[in-house]
Amino acid sequence: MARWLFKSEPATWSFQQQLEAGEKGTFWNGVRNHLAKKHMMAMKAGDLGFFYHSNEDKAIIGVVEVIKPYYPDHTDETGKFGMVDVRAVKPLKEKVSLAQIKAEPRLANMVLVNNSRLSVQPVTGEEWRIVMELAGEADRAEK
DNA sequence: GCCAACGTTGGC
DNA sequence: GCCAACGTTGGC
Repeated sequence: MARWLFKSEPATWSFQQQLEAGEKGTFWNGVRNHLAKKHMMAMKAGDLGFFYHSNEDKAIIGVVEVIKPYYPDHTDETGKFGMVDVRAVKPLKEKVSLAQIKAEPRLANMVLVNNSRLSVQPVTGEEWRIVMELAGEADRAEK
């Protein structure tokens, strides 16, 4: 199963709102970047992702699950981009800040560190485990 | 609020 | 098809 990271400005769409959207989840639209699109096209229902708050928080705050694979984004008038549906799984016990991630040598290769502007990013299994560890979710880290 | 990094656009 | 100019994002 693949792992991802979804990035959002909490002022636009926060994890709190994602939680309130409940089991049915919501579509993750507004992506207008081809690399991010490529990642979304690779997603499958059941894939898990981190929910990252940019700007105010600068921290990974929760876990989401992809519940519907890539389909066209009707809000994109060019017709080039699409979106996936995600639902909140749970908030992390402790959120993991960007500063923590940067301070962790084993996470030096995370896309978040190297290409922070990319809004949808792949996360390796190892990175997932380490972030879960930092979040105090070590028991959940096992695959 | 500033600025670096990156993507996109448009002139040639 | 190249590349400079411009706009946007996001960390600080």
